[in-house]
Amino acid sequence: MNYLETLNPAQLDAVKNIDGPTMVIAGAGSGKTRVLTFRIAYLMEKGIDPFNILSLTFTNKAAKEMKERISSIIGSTEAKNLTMGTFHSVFARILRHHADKIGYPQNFTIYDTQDSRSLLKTIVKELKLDEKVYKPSMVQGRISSAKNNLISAVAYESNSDIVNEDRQSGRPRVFEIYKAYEKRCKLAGAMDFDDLLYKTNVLFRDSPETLHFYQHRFKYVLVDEYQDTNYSQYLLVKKLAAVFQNVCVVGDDAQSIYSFRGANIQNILNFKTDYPDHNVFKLEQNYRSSQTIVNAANSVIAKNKDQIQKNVWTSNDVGSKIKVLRTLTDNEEGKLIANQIFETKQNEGAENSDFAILYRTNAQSRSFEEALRKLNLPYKIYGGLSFYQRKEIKDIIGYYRLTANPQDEEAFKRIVNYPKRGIGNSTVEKLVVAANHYGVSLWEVAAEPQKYPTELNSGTRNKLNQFVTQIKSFAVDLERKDAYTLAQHIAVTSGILKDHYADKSPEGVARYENIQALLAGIKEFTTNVSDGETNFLSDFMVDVALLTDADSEKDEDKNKVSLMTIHASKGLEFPYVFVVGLEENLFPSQMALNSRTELEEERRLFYVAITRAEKNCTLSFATSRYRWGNLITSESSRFIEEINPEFLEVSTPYRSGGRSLNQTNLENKTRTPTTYAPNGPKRRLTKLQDAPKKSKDGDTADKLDLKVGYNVMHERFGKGKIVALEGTPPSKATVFFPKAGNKQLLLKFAKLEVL
DNA sequence: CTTGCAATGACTGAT
DNA sequence: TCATTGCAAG
Repeated sequence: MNYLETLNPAQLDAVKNIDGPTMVIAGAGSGKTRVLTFRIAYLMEKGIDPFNILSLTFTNKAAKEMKERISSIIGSTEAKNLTMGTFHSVFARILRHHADKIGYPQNFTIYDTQDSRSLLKTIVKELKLDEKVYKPSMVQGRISSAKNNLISAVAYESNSDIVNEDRQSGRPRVFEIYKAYEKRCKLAGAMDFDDLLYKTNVLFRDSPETLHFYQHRFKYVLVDEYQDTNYSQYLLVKKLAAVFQNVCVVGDDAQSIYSFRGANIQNILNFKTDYPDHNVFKLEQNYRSSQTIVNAANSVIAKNKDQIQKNVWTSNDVGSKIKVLRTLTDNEEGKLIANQIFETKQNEGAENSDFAILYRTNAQSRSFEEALRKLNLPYKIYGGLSFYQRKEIKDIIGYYRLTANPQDEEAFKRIVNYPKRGIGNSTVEKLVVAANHYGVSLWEVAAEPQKYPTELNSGTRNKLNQFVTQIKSFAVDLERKDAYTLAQHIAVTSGILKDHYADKSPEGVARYENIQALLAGIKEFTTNVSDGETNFLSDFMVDVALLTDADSEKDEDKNKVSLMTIHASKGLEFPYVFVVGLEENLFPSQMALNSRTELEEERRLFYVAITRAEKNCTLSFATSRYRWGNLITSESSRFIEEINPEFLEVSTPYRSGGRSLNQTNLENKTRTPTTYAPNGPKRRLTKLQDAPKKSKDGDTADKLDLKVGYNVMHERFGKGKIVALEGTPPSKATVFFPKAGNKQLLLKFAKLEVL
């Protein structure tokens, strides 16, 4: 029982009230994962069979870590029987067991985003629609959100609201694409990510006995990150918990950042009406961050209208202020932050793994990679293009997929002419025409020429037959040889390995090594399979589409600087955090400026970013950056202004070009950022730090004598009138803009001109 | 059918 | 900037 002693009263309540519907509202850093872990351990200690517990997490990595922690408390033999994983992986497994009940093969393929996009592209072409109008990404988005709201293609077509929406946006035929897409996926024995949830709902609807089975199996259901569940997921949880009502959801509305994936913040609010007889526990004490960080984050999130009231606090030290760094370019931003990491490591004895650089978009990683590389600082990029999405890996997995499920259209198209065997585009076109004509898959047309005649000349026909024979020969071994033996055999026989071995360019060598790494992974899978399970290649393929890099973190990646998007950083924490690229149109994203709700989501994202930090948080922005190869100027993010300035420390380090070398060195060594305190000592930062430069900088404010009532001009908001000033000298102003309403501006950043 | 070059559009976010 | 696509020539 000693593990319980480490909990505070609120946490203990949340752990020990195991029966009935429970909602835990957990502020950032409040020990949410611990509560969830201990609650499961506690359940097991109370005699609940782990077989009866279902725990849904946001990432497989989180599931794995939780399982390990529970193992260390309760013991691994018991913990093994827990069902724990992401919605997608758990329900994918359930679907495999019952695929026949919804007309799918047990070996169904999981289409990843690329696969489904490529299929949508071909459909748009086949329907002779304009690819500019029906952009695959757009259509994909429409279909995805339909599925997440459990709207089938037929329902989509007959839903007048949706159809009208499409019509008004000039895309009246989306429903046709959806219909064709649904049909083709079915024909290919394939499900996309959204299908894994959607089809499970279908399964539970159409097979009451299956639902009944799982309702009674999962007597206790726990859901992490509940604020990021969509309707489809919400309904699955509701159905599963309908009998015993032992459902525990954990979340924080302030950290809801996945509405683009259909996540519905309302799910948290619905909980109270769905389960009138529920308990709510609020975890408000933050154990992660310094007071400064907690308070700064609170001051930001307070600007949001939609939120559940809570008071996140901490008894940790006050800590240092949040640094704000302005740089000239994105490259300089990279250099400066790499330098800071280098210095902090020396001065404070920090490890590489203590640092994280968080950005809004994946494309921003480059400047940091370069700078870190120059200083020999090892780093690891999370997310972005994952291992399994690399071309060479997708190619070889294409063979495995087609071997396991020959109907898989996307795999077929990917490998039918790779390595080159003289089956080009026009051949595939002919096959597609025939397949559509007969209503069968590409494979069937290719494999049964007598049954489905095509206009292929005998030469091509021969090549195609060879290909078919080869895949068939692989399929024979599917349940006779273990995964590794077959995988290796395919890699060699298909000629893929040879193809890459021949390429001696650095990239070619890397690709070859990646394939070897994949094979090594399959070997490990083959030998590590637990008892009662088989180790065939099809077993390995089960959820390979769902794996991400985070799932396969290697030991050598342990002590590295972390680079990732803020989305990917959810649930993580680091002593030193750099939130970079804080510029208007980048963060907040340009796409989010249209509505309040979207802007509020960006703000929650910013909140998540700040609250990852334990000791130290630095915000940075560049006044110009490269985008699509050309330099664009940018303005600091409104989010910086939204932090209560008493928590900020603004420093403008040396920038190349404006000074003599002497000053450079001096400045670099003794870069002492001046504290920015509205009421504090009247130290002027601008003159110290900003060498006179060509452009009028943010130092305008200090030269100006601002008074309430003055008419001023702002770059973004246009003309306005000062309503109020704070601090001596004034540091913050409330200005009324006819175009934008009242705005609170940090004079350090707002470029105000007196009119 | 393949190759090579020019043109083009993509940068929110991720299971 | 980078990857994908379209087109002409071999």
